[in-house]
Amino acid sequence: MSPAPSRPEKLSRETLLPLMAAHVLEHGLGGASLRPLAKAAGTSDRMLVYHFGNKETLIVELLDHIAGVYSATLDMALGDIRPATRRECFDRVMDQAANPAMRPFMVLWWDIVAGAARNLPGYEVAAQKMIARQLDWLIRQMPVDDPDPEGGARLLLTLMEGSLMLGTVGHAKTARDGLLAGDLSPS
Amino acid sequence: MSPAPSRPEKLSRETLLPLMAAHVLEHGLGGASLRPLAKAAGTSDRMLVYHFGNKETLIVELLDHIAGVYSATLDMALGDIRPATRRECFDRVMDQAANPAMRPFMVLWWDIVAGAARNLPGYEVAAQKMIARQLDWLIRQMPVDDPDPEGGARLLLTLMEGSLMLGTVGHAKTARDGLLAGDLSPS
DNA sequence: AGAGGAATGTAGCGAGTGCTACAATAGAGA
DNA sequence: TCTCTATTGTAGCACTCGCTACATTCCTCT
Repeated sequence: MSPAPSRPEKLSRETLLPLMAAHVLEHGLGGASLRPLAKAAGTSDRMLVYHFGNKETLIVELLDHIAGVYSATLDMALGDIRPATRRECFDRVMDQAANPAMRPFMVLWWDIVAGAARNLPGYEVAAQKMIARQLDWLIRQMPVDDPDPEGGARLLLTLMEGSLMLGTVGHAKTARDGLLAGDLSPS
Repeated sequence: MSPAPSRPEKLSRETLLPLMAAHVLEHGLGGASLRPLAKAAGTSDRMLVYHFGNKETLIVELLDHIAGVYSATLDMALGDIRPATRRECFDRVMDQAANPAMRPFMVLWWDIVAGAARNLPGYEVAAQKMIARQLDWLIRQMPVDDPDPEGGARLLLTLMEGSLMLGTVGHAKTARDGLLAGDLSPS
């Protein structure tokens, strides 16, 4: 357990990024301007520009850092109970996604997707990392006897992301009903 | 064909909304501030506030209007060729979604989803309308002999949205491969 | 024609934006 | 001890933000 430093000895990118990441996870990327970020990190906008050069590269490094935090959070949530069927796997993983610890990432995630769609620098790279990590994690969650765990995980990932999106726009039931109308079994 | 008025007789919400919608479809909702919106609509920020009261209700009405435009665009793209299988239906609809005419909606869509995730006023309502309309449209695209067109359409919608999201973050191949690993046939 | 309300223009306020110039401090190497 | 560089503070610039006060024009109804 690292001793949370109320006054860190030295301020650098490495010490600033976690604090700013926490702020962004709570308040989103849209309104992330230098002065609030600096306040959250215990510095001044002046110093953020000093350490990162400008806001754009700050955001790029921050997104990369957040992708790393996301990976670590996923690893922490890793359970080793292998489900018997793909559907059971889907249900379990969706339960995990509904975990309150994942909520800030969920909300931030759509910010990142929107930024990637607009080709904002750093957004697509961060999104790719987060998806890749999620896919790795999902493969390890697949049923042991699945003949095609990689393909199955890709299928479940697609369904999960679609379901999560429909959920955030108030169409969770649509996704749930859809899942009942299909067969997730291999090939 | 309505004669595109270079100088509309009267400026009201109804005449302003399409012009602002066009601006938002091109430049996104994030940077949509009063002065650029007013310029796009041929007015002043002063008049936008006069007509809509404040920015928040302007955005709410604008999102509602855009949901309507989206419906009309979907109707225009409606083809009557019924596919034979769900998979064929999926492929055709994904081709439709790749239509350049849909591109601005796609990019804007993630803005709306992100706003809905943050509970910004008007965003979730607009997203719900757009999804509902898309579902209606999809049901009419299902194979004629499908035993459960509503359920199947919900399944395809979930898969589509997941695939589209993975596509916008550079994981289109992941979604494609996933689709090959599953059976979309009924029940 | 005159009155009165709707519509619009001009100017600006206070706050926030990214960023910078300049100076002060601190700490390490000579 | 004395530089010299890395770090930090203060102040501010030029800009945009949503919004408003005030004045003016336009149109309609009597």
